[in-house]
Amino acid sequence: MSVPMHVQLADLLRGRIHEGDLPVGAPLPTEAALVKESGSSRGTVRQAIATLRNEGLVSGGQGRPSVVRAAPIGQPFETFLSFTAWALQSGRLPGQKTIEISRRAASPAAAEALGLASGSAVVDVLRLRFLDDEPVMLERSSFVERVGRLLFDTDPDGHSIYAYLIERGVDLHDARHTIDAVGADAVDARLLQVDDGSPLLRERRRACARDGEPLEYADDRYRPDRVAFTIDNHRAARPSVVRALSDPGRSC
Amino acid sequence: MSVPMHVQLADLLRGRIHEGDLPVGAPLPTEAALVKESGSSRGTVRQAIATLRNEGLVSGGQGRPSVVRAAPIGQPFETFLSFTAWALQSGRLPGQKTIEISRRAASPAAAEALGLASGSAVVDVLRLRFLDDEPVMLERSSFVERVGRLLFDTDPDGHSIYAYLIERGVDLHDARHTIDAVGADAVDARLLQVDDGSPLLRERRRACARDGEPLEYADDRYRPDRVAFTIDNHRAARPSVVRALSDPGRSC
DNA sequence: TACGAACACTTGTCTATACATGTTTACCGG
DNA sequence: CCGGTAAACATGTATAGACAAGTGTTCGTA
Repeated sequence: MSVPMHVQLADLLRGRIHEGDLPVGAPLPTEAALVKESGSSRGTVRQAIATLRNEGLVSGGQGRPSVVRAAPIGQPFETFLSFTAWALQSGRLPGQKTIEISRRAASPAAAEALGLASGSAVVDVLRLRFLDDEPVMLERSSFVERVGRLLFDTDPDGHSIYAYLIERGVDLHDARHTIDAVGADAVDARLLQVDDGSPLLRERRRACARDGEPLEYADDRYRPDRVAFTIDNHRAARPSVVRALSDPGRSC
Repeated sequence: MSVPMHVQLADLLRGRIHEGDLPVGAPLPTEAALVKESGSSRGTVRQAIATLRNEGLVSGGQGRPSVVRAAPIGQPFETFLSFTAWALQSGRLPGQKTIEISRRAASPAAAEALGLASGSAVVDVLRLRFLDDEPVMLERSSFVERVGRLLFDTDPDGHSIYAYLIERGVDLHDARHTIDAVGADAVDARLLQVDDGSPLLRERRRACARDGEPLEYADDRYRPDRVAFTIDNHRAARPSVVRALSDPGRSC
C-alpha cells in the first residue's frame, strides 16, 4: 500500500467513531491496546491519534485516555464555500435566482483582490439566495475570465455553481473570508426586503487555486436576522479564525 | 525547565520568523542542522516543526526543506478570546475603559446562555475597548457569580481580564462565538462615536469550563470600519467555522 | 548542447526503548 | 467510614537508528 500506516489507522478510528462504535464521550482504546491490535509501534499509533486530535475529533490529557469529542466542529471546505451544500446539510431548502450574469470590466475592489489590471474583463454574477423561499443573502461574485466563461454554458439557478466548477476541473483550493457589517444600499434593501441602511452581515471572499492564483472575488450580504456565523474554539486546538483589522489585505 | 523541549524549539523558530531572520519564502534550516544546533534528537525537532506546520507558519514537502509561509493563518485560543492579547500581537496598542461593573440580576439573554434561572445574580461588565486610543469595540460581559466575584478584587483597566482569571485558576476551555450584524443603539452610538443605527459587527460569546459549565456570556460590538474577522480555509483541512442559522443555540 | 543516469541530500515513515508525569484504583491504618 | 499513601496504568517527552521516497545536482555520454 502506498498510504502510510498512520493514515490508515486514523481512518480506521474515524470510521469507528462515525459508525457509532465509539460514541461521543467514550474513551478511545488505550495506546497500548491499539499497538497490540494494529501491530504497529506506539509512535505510529500516536501519530494517528494526533491527526484526530488536530481535527478536533478527540481530546484528552496526560494520564487519561483520549475521549471522543462532542461536536463535529467544523465542516468540510465545500460546505463553507457553497451555500447550496450548507443549506442542504442544515436541512433547509436552498433556492436562488440569478439577477444578472455578464462579462464586464472588473470593479476596483474585484480587480485588486484578483490581482488584475484595473479594467480587465471578469464575469460578474449577481444572485439572490433563498432559504425555504425566504431571501436571506445577496451574492455579488466576480470570476476571472477563464473560469467565468464556463458559467455561460449552464443554468446557474439549477444547481450549485461551485459543484459545477469543481466538476469542470477548476481547483478551488484556498479561500479567505473577511466578515464585517455594512448598511444595506438601495439594491440590497429592495432584494433582501429590508429597510434602507439596515445592518447586514457581509462576507467578502477570495478563492484561489492550489498555486495561489485568485479565481473568484465575492461580496455576500446576509440578513443578520436569518444567518449568523459561529466559531467554536478550544484551548490548545487553535481555530482557523482570527480577528482582523478592516483591510482585506494580501495573501490567499 | 518544565516547558518541553519541542515547545522551546518551536518558540525559537517562531521568534526567528517574526524577527525577520527567516523571511517569508525562505527555507527553514534542515532537520539535520536543527538537530546539531539544538542538541536534541530528530524526533523532537520534527515535533517542533510539526507544531509550526499546524499553525500554518511553514509548509513543505518531502525531499524539500520546509518553507516559511505567507500568512499567519490562525492564532492560539487565548488570542481569539482576549482582545488585549490580540491587539498586542497585531502590533497595536490596546486600551480599555470600564464604564460599569456591577452585580445584578442576569438579563434574559445572559440567563439563557449561562443556564441560570431568570433573575439569578451575575456580574456585568461594560467596557469600551480601544486600539491606538481609538474606540473600536463595546463589550458587555456577564460572568457567573462565582467567577465575576474575582473581578472586584482587581483593576479591570490595568490588564487583561482573561489573563487575570486564568491566573486565578478559572479554566476557560471552550468558547462558542456567534457573529452577526446589528444596528447601533443609543449607548453604542455614543460610546463608539458612530451614528445611531449604523451597522456594527456583533460577536456573542459563551465561554465554558472544561466540564461544559458556562462561565461567561458576552455581547461585543465592533466598529466594522476598524475590525473585521477573517477566516482561512483550505480544502481538506476543515475550518472550525460554520455558517449558522440565527439562533445562538445549545452546546458549548 | 542536450539528455539521462547516478549520487548526495532532505524529509517522510516506522520501530524500539526509556523515563517523566498525571490519573485512577486499591489497600491499609486511624 | 474516612483519608492518605502506594502501586498500577495512562499518556507525554525524548533518544537512536533504519529504511523509503522525493528533489536537486553533477557528470558523463550521445
